[in-house]
Amino acid sequence: MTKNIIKNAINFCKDNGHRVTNPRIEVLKIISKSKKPIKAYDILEKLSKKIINPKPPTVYRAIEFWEKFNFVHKIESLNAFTACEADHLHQGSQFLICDDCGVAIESHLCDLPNILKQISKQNTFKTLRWKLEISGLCNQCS
Amino acid sequence: MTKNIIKNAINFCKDNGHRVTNPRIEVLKIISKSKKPIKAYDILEKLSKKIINPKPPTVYRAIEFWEKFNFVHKIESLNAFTACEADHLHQGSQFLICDDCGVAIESHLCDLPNILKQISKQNTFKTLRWKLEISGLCNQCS
DNA sequence: AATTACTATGTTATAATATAACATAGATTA
DNA sequence: TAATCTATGTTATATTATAACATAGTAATT
Repeated sequence: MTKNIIKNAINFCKDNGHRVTNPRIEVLKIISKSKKPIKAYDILEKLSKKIINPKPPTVYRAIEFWEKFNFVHKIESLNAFTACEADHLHQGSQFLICDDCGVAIESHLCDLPNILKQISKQNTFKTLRWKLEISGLCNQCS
Repeated sequence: MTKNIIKNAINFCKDNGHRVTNPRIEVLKIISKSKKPIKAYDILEKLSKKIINPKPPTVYRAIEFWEKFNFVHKIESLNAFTACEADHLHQGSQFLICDDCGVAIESHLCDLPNILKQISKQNTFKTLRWKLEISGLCNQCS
C-alpha cells in the first residue's frame, strides 16, 4: 500500500501547507516499502540511490517530519521506523513485534484500554500519547 | 526504598546462583536512588565515584543483568533506566512519563488488558513481554 | 520585481548510546 | 590443581542521533 501512503502524504502536505520535497517523499517511500521496521542508516543507504550523497540529518529530518504527523512510527525497542496509513488521527500506537523475524504488526486502537485510563486518572496524569510494544513470536516464527 | 531493592536483589542473587558483585550492586544503587530514569553515561559518571575509572561495558553489563530479572527497566523513549521493586514476576511494564519533568511513574499490571490479548490472539502472536510508555504531563507539571 | 520572512535542505562535525573482542580474575567442580 | 564457568577489566569501535551554520527555494509584502 506504498502508493496509498504516498498519495495520502502528498495530499496531507498540500492541505496543510507543508512542502512536498524530494527527501521527504523518498524517505517515506523507502520506509513504506520496507516489510519490516527499517533503521535510519539503512534508510540512508537506500536513499543514496535516489539522492546524491545524502547525510544523516536528511534522513532524520524527514523521519521527524513524518513521525510528527503519524505517517511514520518509531519502534523504540528496535530503533527502527515503520510507515502507518494515517488516514485517522491517533494518540498512540501499538505493535506486535516478532523477536525472531523482526516483523512489526500495527494495531489501531483509538483509545487507551480502560484500566490504563484509570491508572492515568489515579495519578492525575494528562495523557498526550502512548506507545505499546508487545514482543514475542509471530504466526510464522512460533 | 533503595534499601529494599538492594536487599531483594542480593537475596535474589544468592537464591539463584548469581554473583553479587561490586559493579552490579553499585549500578543498581545508583539507579534506585535516582528519582527519575537515569541514562547510562550518567550512571557511569556516578559509578566513577565508587569504582576506579569504570568503562561503559561495566555499566551496560550490570544494567543488562538487572534488566533480565526485572530489577531494572529501560524506558525506551528516553534511553534511560529505572529500578523496579521486582518482588513479583512480570511480563510487561507500563510507565507514565512526564514530558516536562521527566519523571516516570510505574504501574504494575499483571496482565495485558483484554483488548490487547485479543489483538495478540487474532494475529496468532505469542506474547512474551511488553512495554507501554504513556507520555504526557504529571500532576506537578500540568 | 525587490525585499522580507519563512521553510527546508546541504554540509561538516561531533555528541550520545551501545557493543565486540580479548585479556584477566574469582568461584566452583572434578 | 586443573578445568570450567562466571564475571570483570580494557581497548577499540560500532551505532544512533543532533548541533550549528551555510545555502536555497517559496510565499507574502511592498
